[in-house]
Amino acid sequence: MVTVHDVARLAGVSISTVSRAIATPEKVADATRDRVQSAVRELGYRPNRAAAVLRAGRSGAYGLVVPDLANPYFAAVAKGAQERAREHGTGLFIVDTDEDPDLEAEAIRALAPQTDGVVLCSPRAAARAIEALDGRPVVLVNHDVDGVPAVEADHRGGMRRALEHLRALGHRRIAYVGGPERSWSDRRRRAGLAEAANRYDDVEVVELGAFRPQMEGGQASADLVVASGATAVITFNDLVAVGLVDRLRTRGLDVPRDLSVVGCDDSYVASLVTPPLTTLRVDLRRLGRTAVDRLVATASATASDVTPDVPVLDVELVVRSSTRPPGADHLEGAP
Amino acid sequence: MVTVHDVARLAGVSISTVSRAIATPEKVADATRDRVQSAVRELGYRPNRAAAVLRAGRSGAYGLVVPDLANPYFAAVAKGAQERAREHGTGLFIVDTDEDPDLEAEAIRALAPQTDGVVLCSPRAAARAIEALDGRPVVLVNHDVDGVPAVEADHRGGMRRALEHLRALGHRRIAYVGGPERSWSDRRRRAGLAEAANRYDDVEVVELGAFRPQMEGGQASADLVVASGATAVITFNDLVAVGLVDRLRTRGLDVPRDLSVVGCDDSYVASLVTPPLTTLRVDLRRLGRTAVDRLVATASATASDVTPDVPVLDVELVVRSSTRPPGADHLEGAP
DNA sequence: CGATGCGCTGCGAACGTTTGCAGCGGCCGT
DNA sequence: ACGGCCGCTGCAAACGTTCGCAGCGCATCG
Repeated sequence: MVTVHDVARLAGVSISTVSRAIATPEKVADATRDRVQSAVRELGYRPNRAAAVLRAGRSGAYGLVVPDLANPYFAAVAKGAQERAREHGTGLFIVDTDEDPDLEAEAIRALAPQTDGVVLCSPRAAARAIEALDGRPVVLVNHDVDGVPAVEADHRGGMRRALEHLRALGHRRIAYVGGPERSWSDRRRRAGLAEAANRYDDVEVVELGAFRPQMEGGQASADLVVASGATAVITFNDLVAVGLVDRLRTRGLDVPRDLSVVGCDDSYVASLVTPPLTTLRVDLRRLGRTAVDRLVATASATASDVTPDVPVLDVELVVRSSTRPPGADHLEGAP
Repeated sequence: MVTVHDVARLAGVSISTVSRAIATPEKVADATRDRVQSAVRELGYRPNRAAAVLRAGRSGAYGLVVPDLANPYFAAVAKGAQERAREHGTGLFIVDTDEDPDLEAEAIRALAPQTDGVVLCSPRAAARAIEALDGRPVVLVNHDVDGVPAVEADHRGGMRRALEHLRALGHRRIAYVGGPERSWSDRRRRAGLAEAANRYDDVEVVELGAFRPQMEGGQASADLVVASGATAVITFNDLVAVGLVDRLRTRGLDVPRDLSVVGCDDSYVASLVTPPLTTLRVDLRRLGRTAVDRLVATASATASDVTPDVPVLDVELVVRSSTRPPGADHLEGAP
C-alpha cells in the first residue's frame, strides 16, 4: 500500500506537505505542489479514507435514509441526491428501511457515525430518527420538526390545483385516499385539501383512512371510494391510484368514465398505465438535489449561521386521461 | 466521545479486553464479558468505525454498483442485497452510475477502498470496472468474466420457455427487441433464444437491434417490430415491453390482438399495465441476496478456497394477458 | 542595516482501535 | 510434587492521516 510517506520521499518533501498539497493546495508553493502531484500520479497514491476520518473527525460522506427504494418516488429522490453528492465530490450512502420505524432508527444509528450528516426522507418515526443521529447535521425531506432544516414540496398548492381541476370538470364530491398514518405528507395533503375545499361551498371532500402507499393500498381503498359516492378521487400517490384503477376495473367500473382519478408524484408509472394518470408532479430529482445541497451547507456551517428557511418545491398539475367530467359520456364521443 | 478507555476503566479491565469482549466474546471469560457489556451499555459506547477500519484493514461494509436505481429491476436487486447485508450485520453502500461506464469506473474507484468487496450489477464496462477495484473481492451479477465469482439468472432456460409458450400458441415468427449493446444479459438472451429456436424448424426468430432499456427503447422499436412481420415479440425487459405496447396503441394496434408481447424480469410494472404482461420472472430480491452471500463468502475466504461455481437462479414464465394465439379473435370470444 | 512579518515547510503528537506477544495463574497428567 | 499446557488478560505497537506549533529564509519597511 502506498502512503503519504512514499509520496513524500519521492517528491522530496515531508508528509505534512504532501497532506497539505492535497487537502489545501493554496497553502503550498506552486513548484512544491506540482512535484507532489506528479509523485502522487506516478505512485498511484490514494489517501486512506479511514485514517483521514479518524484523525480529522469528518468523513466527507453523507447518508440518505429512505423508506423504500423500490418505490419510484424514493428512487427518484435518491438518484437526484446521489447525483448532487457526486457533484459536491462527496459520497452518499443510501439506506432502505423497508418502511419500518425500528429499522429506521437502527440504520441511522449505524450510518450516522460514519457520515457528516444525513438526509432523512419521509421518516416514519422522525423523533426517534433524529434522536438516533444525536446532534449530527440532518435535513428532512417531506417532514418538519421545529428548527430542523428541511426541504419540501408544496403539497398545499398541489392539492388546491387538483381540487380546482376536478371542480372545473364539474365534480362536487371528491374522495381522498390517504397514505400511511404516520406520513407527514399525508397530513399535509389532507390539510391542503380541506383548506382548498373551504374556499368553495359547492365542493365536498371525503377523506378515507390510512392505506399502504403501494398498489395494494389502492386496491383496498377502491370499494370504499365507490361506496362514498364520490365522482372523483385524489390518491396519496401514483401507485395507490394504479391499484385503485385496477380494482375498479375488476368490478367492471371504468376510469375515467365512472370515476376520475388524480394521482400524486408523477412517478414514471403514472404515464405508463392505462389510462395515463392525471397527477401532481413534483421534481423529485430536484428534491433530492436540494436536500443534499442543504445538508452540505448545514454541515459546513458554523453551527451559528443555520438558515432555518425551508425551500418549497413547486407542485404542478399534469393532466392526462384519468380525469374528465362526471357522467359525461357524450363529451368523449359515444362508444 | 466515549472510547474503549472509558469502558475499560468502568469495567475495571484493559482496553484489549474490551475490544475482545466485543469482537470475539468467546475469547473472554463470562464474568468479564458481562462486566464489559454492562459498562458498554451504561456509557452508551459505540466503537469508532474509522479507527477500527484503519487498524484492522477491513471495513465490514460492502458496496453495490448498479446502472440505474430508478429501474425497478435494479431497485429490487438493491433491496434484496441490502436486506441480506443487514442480516449479515454489515453495511451496504449503493451507488448508481447512471448507465455511464465512466461514472461506473469512477464510482468504483471511490467505493472500493472503503469496502471489503463490491457487488457489480450488470456492469456497463466490466473490464474497466474490475480493474478499478484492483484485487478487491467482487461478485458479478448478470455478467461473467473468466474466474470471477458471479450470480446469474437462467436466461437460456427463460428464453426457451418464452419461445415454447409462443410456439404453443401458434406463433411462428417471433421478434426479439434487444437491450443495450454492451449488455451481457442481452447477449445471453439472444444466444438462448437462437438455441431454442434451433430445436424447432418451424419457428423463426427476428433479432432487432440495440434499444435503451427504458420505455423509450420500446417505443422506438415498435415500428420495426411491426415491419418485421412477427406475430409475437419478446423484449429485453418489462419497461421496453410497456413502451412497445404504448407505441403500438397510438398506431391503432392492440396487444395481444395484433401482437403478443412477452416481457422480461416481472418487475412490478408488468402486472400494473394494460394488458398485464406475460413475462419471465426472476426473483430479483433473491438475486441481490445471493450476490451478497457470495461476496461475504468470497471476502472472508482464504484467497485459496474460492468456489468458482456460479449460482444460477431459475427463470420462470408468468403468463398474463399480453400473449394469445395469432389472429385468433374467435378464441377470445367475439367483441 | 536591523527588525518585523509573512509565506512556506517540517516535526511530532494525536485520533481510537486491533492484535501479536508475553505473563500469570490454575489444572491436569505423570 | 513438579512440569507443561491452556485459558484469560494486559502491554504496547502499529494503522495512515491531519494539524498546531515552530522554525527557516527572504523581503519589506523603518
